[in-house]
Amino acid sequence: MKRIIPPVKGTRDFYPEQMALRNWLYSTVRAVSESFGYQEWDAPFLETLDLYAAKSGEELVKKQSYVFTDRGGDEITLRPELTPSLARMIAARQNELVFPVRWWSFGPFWRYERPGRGRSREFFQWNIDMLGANGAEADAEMVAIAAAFLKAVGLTPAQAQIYVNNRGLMDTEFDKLGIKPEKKADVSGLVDRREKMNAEAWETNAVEIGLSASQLEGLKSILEDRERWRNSEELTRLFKTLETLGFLEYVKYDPNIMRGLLYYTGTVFEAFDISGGVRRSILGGGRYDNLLRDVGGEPLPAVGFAMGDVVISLILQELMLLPKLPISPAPVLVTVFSPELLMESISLAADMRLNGLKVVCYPEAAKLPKQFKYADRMGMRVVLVIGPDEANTGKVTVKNLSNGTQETIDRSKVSESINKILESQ
RNA sequence: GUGCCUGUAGCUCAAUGGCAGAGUCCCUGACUGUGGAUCAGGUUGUUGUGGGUUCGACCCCCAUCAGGCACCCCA
Repeated sequence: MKRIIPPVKGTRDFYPEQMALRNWLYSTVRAVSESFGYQEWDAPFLETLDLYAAKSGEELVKKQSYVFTDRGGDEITLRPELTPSLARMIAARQNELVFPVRWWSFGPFWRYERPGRGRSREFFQWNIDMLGANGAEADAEMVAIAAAFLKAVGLTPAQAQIYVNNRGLMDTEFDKLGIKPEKKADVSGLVDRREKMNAEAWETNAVEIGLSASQLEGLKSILEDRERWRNSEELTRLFKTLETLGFLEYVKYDPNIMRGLLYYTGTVFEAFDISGGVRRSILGGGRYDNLLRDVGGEPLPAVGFAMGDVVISLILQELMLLPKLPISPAPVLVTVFSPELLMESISLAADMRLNGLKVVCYPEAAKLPKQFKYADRMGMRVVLVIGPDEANTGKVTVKNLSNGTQETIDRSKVSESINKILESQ
């Protein structure tokens, strides 16, 4: 084999089969987003480094971003996330937009990470946000959208769950334990790591951070108490709204969910695949009421979440929930019997297209078995044949590939016959 | 970034220092106007790459690249 230049590490090639899946995911995301009245939008794929330096974590900017200097000497970044672009664009038109703004987006992002199972350097991400609405009911809508998506792709509550927590509640609980404000970030990080470490190492870590024995015991009892959400008015309203929306079975309170440290201020949530032994994160988000103010806009409450395409595709594939998508967009093949009849076939195909059918015409006269085999492998459902007999009598043979039956009929009745076959499914 | 495992035909994999193979796919024919099934025949390789050891390397050693798994990090 000749040497083929390899693709860039961490990128994926989208052959038609994978492209069909990507588009299917996109269309599902679109359907769910639009059912809640969200508008599609997008930002540039290239942004200045400054945009992320302002508010994203150092890790994301310094180690995980693709940064290059363009010919004009500016530092440019391939966008690693969408929220800073959202904040920038909202802030620029803060006085003319109609609030609350409900926007969604599906596009490519880049992060220079170590590629592995469920992780690539170039990926697609669904982002959906509501800005200008405060309150637990808005948070509930966002969680409901996530649940509606899980349901739309066929994941049951037994396979996927959305775990919800509230930063405000945790803050109050930390206060009760006497954890000082300057320690809260460390403790949040500790909570975030709990699921990933063994119990012993986690407790050692807690002591290193400076928790006393009684604080550690208090923290553990908070993290094991699944009813403490009742102490939070916001969470109480959120769960009530989710019940009314009909998605409560997908949602649970989980005090272990903290979600990094950056811009989240209230409700935080994360959806996991729980069908296997390992909890895999499908999507995550929460309320970030300070971001607009932090990037120089007027204060504006906001809530949203993001979902990468890689993990969800992997999960759906493992659970065999991916739909069988047609290989060829055209279900009809017109065969070419002989060189003399080539124009006859091309003309028939053109006719069928005028009737609104998606049609492929074989490009040359080849042996019929070969052409039928092509139709079969391309997943086509109807094959048309014009041989000398049909050409002389103005007829066409229509074969239904799913059951092997065929009939020879007047050319004028062909499209009707095809439609009947395609409808029969 | 760290450790372990893997890399052989388009694909899935054999070959334990001695002639590189099988299944599948593909092509041809059985079937000169009909796909899937069956049967027969045929093509397919710088064994990831570069060095080294050896009379001789897919096999052993070193390096490198790529992929997988577990950490680390992150969401």
